[in-house]
Amino acid sequence: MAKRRKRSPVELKPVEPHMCDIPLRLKILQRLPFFTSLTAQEITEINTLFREVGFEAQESIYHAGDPAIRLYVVAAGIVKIMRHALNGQEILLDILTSGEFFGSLSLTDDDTYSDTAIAQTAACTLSISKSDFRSILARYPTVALAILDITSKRLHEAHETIRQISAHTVEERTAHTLVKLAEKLGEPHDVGLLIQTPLSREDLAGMVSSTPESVSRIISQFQKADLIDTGRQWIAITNLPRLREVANISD
Amino acid sequence: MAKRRKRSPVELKPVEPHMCDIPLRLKILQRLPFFTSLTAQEITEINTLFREVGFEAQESIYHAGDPAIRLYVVAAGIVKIMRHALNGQEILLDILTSGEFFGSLSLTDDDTYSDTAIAQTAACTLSISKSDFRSILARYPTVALAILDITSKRLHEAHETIRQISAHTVEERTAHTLVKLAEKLGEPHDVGLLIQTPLSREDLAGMVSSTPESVSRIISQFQKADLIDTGRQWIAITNLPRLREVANISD
DNA sequence: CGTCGAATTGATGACCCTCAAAGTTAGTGG
DNA sequence: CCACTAACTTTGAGGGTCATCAATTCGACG
Repeated sequence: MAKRRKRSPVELKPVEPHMCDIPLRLKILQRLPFFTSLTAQEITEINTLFREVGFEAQESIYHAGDPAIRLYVVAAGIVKIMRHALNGQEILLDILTSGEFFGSLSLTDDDTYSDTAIAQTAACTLSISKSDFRSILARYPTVALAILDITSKRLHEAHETIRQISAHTVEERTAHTLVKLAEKLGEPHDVGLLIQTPLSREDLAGMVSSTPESVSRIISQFQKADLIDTGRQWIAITNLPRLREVANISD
Repeated sequence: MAKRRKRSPVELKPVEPHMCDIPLRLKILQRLPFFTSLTAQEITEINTLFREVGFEAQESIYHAGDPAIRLYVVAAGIVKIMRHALNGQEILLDILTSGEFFGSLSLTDDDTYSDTAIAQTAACTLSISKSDFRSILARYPTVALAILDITSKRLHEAHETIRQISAHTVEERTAHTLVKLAEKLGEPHDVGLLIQTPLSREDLAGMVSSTPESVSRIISQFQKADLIDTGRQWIAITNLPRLREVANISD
């Protein structure tokens, strides 16, 4: 079997600052799952409370331990949420795309972030101060309910992750993670369902709570079984149904 | 070393139905962390929406897969929240005491419970229908904010658990779990800081994502090191500071 | 006192982490 | 356009932790 050299099929769209001009900001805010109930008038008003910041790929948005004062929304690009262990190991808790929020939600939380947010790709974020956001929640109960829904859904997912780590092998967890990523970020491509973000073995290891080496072995195995196609920093799924079987997905 | 026979120092207070009479119900509701902002008048009104149900020890309150229609509050006793894996392994996600809530929060959630709630001791619960609770949230924004705070705090804890499982050994996790339990349920006692709930090795195994056998070995080891005192279905901590060291607790 | 479930303890092996070295790929500058 | 470097990835060997299975002991309760 001749080995062909592979180039990454991932296309990185540069996120320019001007991407977040006023009309686009309004459009993004309007589309947020928790602002859908608001009128255009109200959105315009709320828009003035948001500050816009762009980040380059791999740039950190905030670090664990920083004073937690802002709530962020991903306008464009992809952001990863991490948590460090004392032994240096890094856990990747979540990968967020346009329209998802992160950062400081709770007033009673410790006043420092407990995790770290890093721009996985070049990204544009909108952020609002904790207190401004609180007053929005107090003013518009439907928004608060929507945020509550999303948060409790994330809690369910976290619980599901706990179950995953406890009860499944690295192989199963890796398959499961790939399926989830494909559902969230997958784009049809001639190499298969391509996960549209640069994704290293180390990132994957952080998601399945393992090591880059172990993930690499599993990935190679998947590739030999023709479940996926992969290269440096990219993965495409060529046989989603069978990958699901390996993942033994129940939910 | 002469082995003395040990009797369990855990005292189980029977929870009788009449414990939850009207005045007590009001008192419990008033004390709920998310209802503190309401007036006595409002509490009395809300009280009528709650239904009271008692459970015997080990009785199940609801099962994963049941239609998710109610939100529960622990009035008295202790409730454990579990999640089953397909391979039969059971994860213990949380242990709840008086004043904590569980069950169905989110309207957009799947319409079935994703976990199982079991009365660890005899317990008395107050429950309210999902829609009634929603209307309370919509009417009293401060309540919604309080619920959001609690939920996002639980999300943080779940993330912390994920980090724990990934980065620490069973020994460290066990120590950590014991410290947390002692903080939450510990009562001073002549045998040490007693964890006031019948707690089997299997329960502990479910909390640290391990097996009863492994937990038993660790527990024996702790006992030899004079960190704890233990017997069938009970554990008391005799040296909390050193147990903390073993847990390597950072938060 | 006898019974049953819980807890302990031991032996074995699977899984996967660690350490180490070699192979690949992307990006850089001549 | 090509060489070169640095980072990512792969692959191998070895060992440690922990799950599994099994047998015994212990404790609670009738």
